[in-house]
Amino acid sequence: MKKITIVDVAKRAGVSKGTVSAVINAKNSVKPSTRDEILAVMKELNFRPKGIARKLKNGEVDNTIGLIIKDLNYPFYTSIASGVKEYANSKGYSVIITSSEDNHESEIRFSHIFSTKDIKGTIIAPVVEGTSEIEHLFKLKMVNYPFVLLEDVRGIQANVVAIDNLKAIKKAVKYLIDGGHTKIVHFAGPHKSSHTQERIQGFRHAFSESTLVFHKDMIVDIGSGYDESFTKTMEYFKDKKKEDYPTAIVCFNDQQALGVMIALKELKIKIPDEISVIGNDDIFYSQIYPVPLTTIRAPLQEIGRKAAEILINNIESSQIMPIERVVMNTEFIIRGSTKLLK
Amino acid sequence: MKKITIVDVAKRAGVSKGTVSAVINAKNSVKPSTRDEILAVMKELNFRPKGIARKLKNGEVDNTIGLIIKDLNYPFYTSIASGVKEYANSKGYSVIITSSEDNHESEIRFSHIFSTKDIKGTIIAPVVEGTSEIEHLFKLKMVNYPFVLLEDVRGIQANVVAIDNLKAIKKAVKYLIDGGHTKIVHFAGPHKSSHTQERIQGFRHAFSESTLVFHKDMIVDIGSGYDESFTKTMEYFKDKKKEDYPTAIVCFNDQQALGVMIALKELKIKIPDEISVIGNDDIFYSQIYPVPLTTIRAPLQEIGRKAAEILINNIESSQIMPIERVVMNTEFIIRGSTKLLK
DNA sequence: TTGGGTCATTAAATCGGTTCAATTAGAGAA
DNA sequence: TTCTCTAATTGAACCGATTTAATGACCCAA
Repeated sequence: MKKITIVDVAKRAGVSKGTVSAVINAKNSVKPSTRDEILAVMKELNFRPKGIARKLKNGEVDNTIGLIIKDLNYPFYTSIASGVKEYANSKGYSVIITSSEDNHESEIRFSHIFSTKDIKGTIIAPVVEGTSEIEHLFKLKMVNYPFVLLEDVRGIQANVVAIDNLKAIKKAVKYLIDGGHTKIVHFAGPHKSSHTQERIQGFRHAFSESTLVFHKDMIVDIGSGYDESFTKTMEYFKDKKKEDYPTAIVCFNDQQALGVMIALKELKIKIPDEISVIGNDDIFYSQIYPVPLTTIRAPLQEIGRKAAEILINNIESSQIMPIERVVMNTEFIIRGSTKLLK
Repeated sequence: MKKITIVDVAKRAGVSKGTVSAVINAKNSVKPSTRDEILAVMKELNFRPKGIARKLKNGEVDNTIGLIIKDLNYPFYTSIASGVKEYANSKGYSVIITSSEDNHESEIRFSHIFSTKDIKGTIIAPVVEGTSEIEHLFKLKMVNYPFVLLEDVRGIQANVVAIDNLKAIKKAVKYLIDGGHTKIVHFAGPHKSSHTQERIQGFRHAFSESTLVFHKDMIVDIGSGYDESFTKTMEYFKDKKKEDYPTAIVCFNDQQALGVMIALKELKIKIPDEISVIGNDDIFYSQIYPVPLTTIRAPLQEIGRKAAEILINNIESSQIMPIERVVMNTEFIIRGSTKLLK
């Protein structure tokens, strides 16, 4: 079953390629009767003109950029996406999005698909698993394909717009320590995220700069999904005596924090009186929980805008531009889910 | 500033196109020294090979489908997207997504971009504004481009996977009426959404099938955004006497319902004791509100899967397939935000 | 010196459309 | 009947890469 081309249609309809092309493009230079005839043949053969071939000749430009995020259902990424769209649209670019679902293979596949579809450049939230393979990024670099990363990737020099996770968490933990908390734990996110590692680091740093002593039990493996967080939190408290409870939990992100808070409610542990909870990301929905979440806000829209700006500058420059690395600062937002002890 | 092509690189490097092509594709048939020379020229000229030209020849197939949704930040659409991805991936297809932001122009632009980028077919949540223009859909039909709509669009015969909104709302309202509620209002969504119209219809139908009498004041224009809903709800209750309060509010969707509930809390109106609230869509985050929301659940993932199934069947068929129209039923989920009066 | 083999490079064909100058058909005018 | 003009159609060139058979250069063995 070979591919039907415009030649097949032309032959069958007894006309030339040019005439068929005119019909496809709704030119009014075609006599109605032949037009109908050709349309009929197109239907009969189920002819689908190949878009990429159409574009090659007329050079028509559509200015589309790509965005590869990790999770379509997490507001963190969709907020960034909004920022990307905003800037891109203002410059006359369209944005298409895809989610790698935190899967490295998908990221590779998409980076290839995008670079091969006349999508002018791509913003990538990279899946970094240990020393994960970055060949695909090198390939992009080789062909001067413009891209911007949303996290640092070890081993490659590339444009990055990142969040200063370390500093952010450090500040939050410091706030707790200065406020008299001593039993603080960090509910860590998924292993492979570089965010997870950076946040753990930040947590440790805060301790090393205080009089308190860090212990590895303070890092609890919880993950980032809501259900997952709920379950793991229930487990965590299950056979713990009340006097061993932490007085504060620093969460990996807001979604996790939500799961944690629901679990604490189930366990009849009062927030913030018995335990303080700090989130991360400041997603919209954390406002609606009855105890407003103290959290760390990253300027997500701004990150998206900045990434888009760098990308489009690269796309539009005729020379190769110097690599940019932008680190965004976060804002610590104190709301009702934390309480200081002194 | 004309476009740099492989010919420019070849000329500059003093080799043939073929050799440059070999370098681009990392073939090991090139002598390291010429390879380096060519790479240097590529950098110097900032040469970016045109993806679509690469594909034309080697016919490499990547099986990508598109999805055009209306709002990237509303879980309703991202849940559908998950379903689409799930089915598509199982069949070896990748999915790329874009959001029209409920803007008709964007929808047109994207449907064109997709059909022109070797994206095999597209699922569209159509923006329908009154008798909005549907030329772009006719164009797609003309070139036999496979697509599936997520709402009915008047004036065109096309594959549709839709929700039976009318029936859904009717059922919910009937539940309230049978339960003794008489002062029921509907907080309607954005005008241009066909969902809005269908839900209003469903509301009216429920009344016409009861002994109660419908009055147009029962339809309140609120919109669907969270902030918007909050504000409009506050306004709605502002100069209303307590005895004029409705006893039940049927909301357009969960996001609106969330805004409404927060407003009611602000107004110190108890849910469900003073007013019952019903949502729509059953988005994840409505679970975390302390009063669990009674809502209508649409099988969103299932909708996505089904749409993807129809689309891919069309893509893979060598003949034109008969048009399918699937209407999904909803499930009425009774939780804590409603209370019957008898 | 010749022949065989390997490695590197080239030139031409190709992918599937679009474009446009040239041609043809047919109608109406002179 | 011939000429003009317009409308419809054709065919060849083109877009920017990839592919592959053919060629060239070089080395080594016979």
